[in-house]
Order: sequence, then C-alpha cells, then structure tokens
Amino acid sequence: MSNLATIAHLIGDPSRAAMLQALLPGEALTAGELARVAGIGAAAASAQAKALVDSGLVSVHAQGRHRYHRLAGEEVASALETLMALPQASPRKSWPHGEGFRQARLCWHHVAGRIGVALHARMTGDGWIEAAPGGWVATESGEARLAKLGVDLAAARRAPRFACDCMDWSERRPHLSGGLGREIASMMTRRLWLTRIEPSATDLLQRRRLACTPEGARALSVEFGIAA
Amino acid sequence: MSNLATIAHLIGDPSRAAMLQALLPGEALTAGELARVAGIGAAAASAQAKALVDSGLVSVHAQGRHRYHRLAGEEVASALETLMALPQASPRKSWPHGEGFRQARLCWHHVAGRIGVALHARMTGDGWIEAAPGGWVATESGEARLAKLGVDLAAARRAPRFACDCMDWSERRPHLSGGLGREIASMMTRRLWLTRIEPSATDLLQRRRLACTPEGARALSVEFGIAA
DNA sequence: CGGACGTTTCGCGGGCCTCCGAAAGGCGGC
DNA sequence: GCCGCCTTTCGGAGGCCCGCGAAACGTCCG
Repeated sequence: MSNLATIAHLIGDPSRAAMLQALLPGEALTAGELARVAGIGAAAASAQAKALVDSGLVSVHAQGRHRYHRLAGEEVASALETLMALPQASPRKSWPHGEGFRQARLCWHHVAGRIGVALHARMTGDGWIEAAPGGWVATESGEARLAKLGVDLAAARRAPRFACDCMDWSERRPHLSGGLGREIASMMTRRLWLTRIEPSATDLLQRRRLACTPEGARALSVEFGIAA
Repeated sequence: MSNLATIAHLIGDPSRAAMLQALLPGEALTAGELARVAGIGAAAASAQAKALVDSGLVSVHAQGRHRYHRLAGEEVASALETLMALPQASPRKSWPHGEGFRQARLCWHHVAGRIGVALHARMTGDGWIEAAPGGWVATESGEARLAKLGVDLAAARRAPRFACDCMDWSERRPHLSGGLGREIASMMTRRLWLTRIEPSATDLLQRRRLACTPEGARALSVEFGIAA
C-alpha cells in the first residue's frame, strides 16, 4: 500500500482523528486522556495510540505509570491543519466549532486563526521577517521590534526551524510556525494578550481555543496594527 | 464524524489513493483510466470516483460518453503532497519511486521536486518575488526577468492565486504554486527544458515525472543558478 | 437502426479492523 | 507488602465497506 494511503487511513479513523485533534495544541496527553477524548475504552485507545506511534505520527514518553503522547513534530500538526482546510463535504455548514475557535487557537505551539494569519501578513508585509531558503529570517528592524516586545529570539533560533509557514485550516492562508511562532505565542500568553480557555470535559476541541483579552486587543492594534 | 476523519478516510483507501495520485499532475482522467490505475473493475472505480466527487476532492466533467475527473483544485494537490511528506512508517525505505521522481515532477500544474524547491529558493532569495499578504508578488526586476524568459505573466495573474507555497513531498520544503508556478512550468516544457516521461501502462506514478534535458540543465544554471 | 463502448446501478459475498470485557503487568502510595 | 491506578494484552463479536458480476442506461459510429 502506498505511503499516502497508509498515512491517510491512519488519520481516517474517527477515534484516531479525535486523538490527533486533541494533540494539535502540541501538548502531551496520557493514554487515558486519549481514550476519553476519543470516547472509547482504555483497551481500544491503547491499541489506536500504538498504531499512531508505530506509524511515526505520534511520539510517546513513559513517565511513571503514565504514558505521555504528543504529535511527532510540527510537520504533523501542519499536515493535519492542511487536511482540515480541504473542501468540506456537503453544503458548507458554517464553522462547526464556533466563531471563537476561528479567531485564535493553538496549532503545535503557535497562534493560528484570524489573529495568526493577520500576524503572518503583517510581519511579512511590514518587513519584520523576509524570505530565505527554507523559510523566513528576521530582518534587523524586525529583531529589534521583537526583542522589545519580549520575544526570546535566542530560544526561537534553537528550534529545528526558525520560522516557516503553516497553512491555516479556518482561514486558508498561512500563519507563522517554527521557533519564532512558538516564542511569539509564548510571549502573548505570558503577557496575557491571549489566554487559554479552560478545557471542558465535554468538548475536547475547545482545548485549543485562545481568547483575546482587552489588553491583548489593544496591544495587537498598537504593536501590529491588527484589529482583533 | 469530524471533517478531518471524513476526508482522511476518503484518501485512506488504497484504490482512491491511487486515483488521487494519478490525478496529481493536474490533468483529467476518465473513469476507465481511474479504474486501470487503481487496479479494480469499472464498477468499483465508478463508485469510488463518485465518493471523491461527492466529497469535493475531485470534480467531474461529462463529455460524450466519457467522464473526465480532475482534482478539485490546487489546495487538494497541495494537501496530498503534504500528507506524503509525513514520517514514513517503518524503516526509511529510500524513495519508493526512484531518484528521477525526486528530481522533477508535476504537482497540480507546476514543477515539484529538487528543481521545484531550488527555483522557489532562488526566486525568493534573489528578489524575483517578495512576500505579500496571502502569497507572493513579483518584484519589478522579477517581472522583467520572467517576461524575458517567456513566462506569460498576464495568464499567471488570471489564476485565483498568483503565487503561493506548496509543500514539496520529497524535499520537505516549499515549491512555487499558483498561476506563476503554472506559467513557469508551461514555459519550461514549451522550451523543452523539461519533458514529460511517456506514461507506461504499468507504473501509474511515472505519469508525473519530468526529465531535465541537457538544454534545460544549461538554462537552469544560466538563468537561475541551479545545478540540475 | 443496431452494435460496441464507456459508465453507472444493484445485490451479494467477504475481509479487514474496530470495539469491548476480562485479565495481567508496572508503578506509586500507604 | 498490599492495594489501587494506569496501561497493555488477549480473544471474540460485530459492522462497515470494498470489490465483483450482471444488467441497464447513454453515447458514438457504421
């Protein structure tokens, strides 16, 4: 079987797809948590998680009696977002997860949604970053502005990739990914521009949601010219 | 079932995956050709093609007693390439389709593979194109150079998107997509820098292959500084 | 008009694979 | 050391869905 079919078949099962979506923010979940988000028993969840790990989509880290699962890397998160952006089957049923979900959410460790793509557009259009082979590099003025905002550029550079594009599922335009994307998201949550929604037990997808605080809206407007 | 699982399940069937891969170059195939490519009977192929059409991944155009199927759009081709770039299951079995496949091939209507990503790197790095919201625009000098090479910029601008990134499956870096990508590929095949491999009946994937001619290698080196 | 071809619909058989319940293995806490 | 929690393994049942063959529909051609 071709690689394409193998991978897609793995993602195509509802239980495994739910697990993968729950892992999209980039954090690790235990086998039990995966079972709950998929709505299946622990036994079945264990088998499905093993399939995901064997395929290389998910990595696992044993710690005590827990086993923590996370997406194997940024490319996996990116590929999942891309898949979700494909033409929806049947008559366009608005946005199944609500408007807030579309405004801002985590993807791997960076900001996605309207705010994420607006950031990307501003940073490329206003000369914060510029194209380089394999992604983006910060311009001189961009570095200064980022540092002034409290973005840890040294940490961003330690990532496998400094900055590259990740297709945004809901907006169908790229948002910023890579180490820089992660550090920007980290800065924004640290400064309480964006806050995470407390995950409700029922809706696993809300786990990814980010809310924009009033200060955040002000800061995004002042610093980036973005109307949140 | 979530949208993610629905779409992935569709791609995850070996027969449908084979059909989609055969459609990747961007051209249309009849239902019978899809059946042959997938290695199944006409009846089964018809049902599978219908599923792909219903989901919106593939569009169909009836003409006489043939029904021509093609990918619904550039995003679909892009998503498929992205999926194929994911970590392979099991020990990295080199490149299943051969080195030539990795050098140059068609994706939607543009050039992918080593030559495709090298083009992207050169054009972004040497100022042929520059970042803009939602993709790339040609710089003034880039326009002049492209026009001189015989690239139809007016046709490129008529496309829904002028230029944007498409993740390259084999190279794991972006290559150029959109109207500009299509026109560049068109120019290169028209000037016989790249030629299509005659599709053999047995290996459906070879349908996508492009070969670089001696003149092509010279031209790529002179015009873009690419060692093909 | 009749036959050939491409395509689709129908009904059926069969296989893959997904889930569950029970039980066993590891690890931590008391 | 015993018990409880998290996780995995095992065996079995059920269902989804994929492919085939036969037949019907539409189109092209002689």
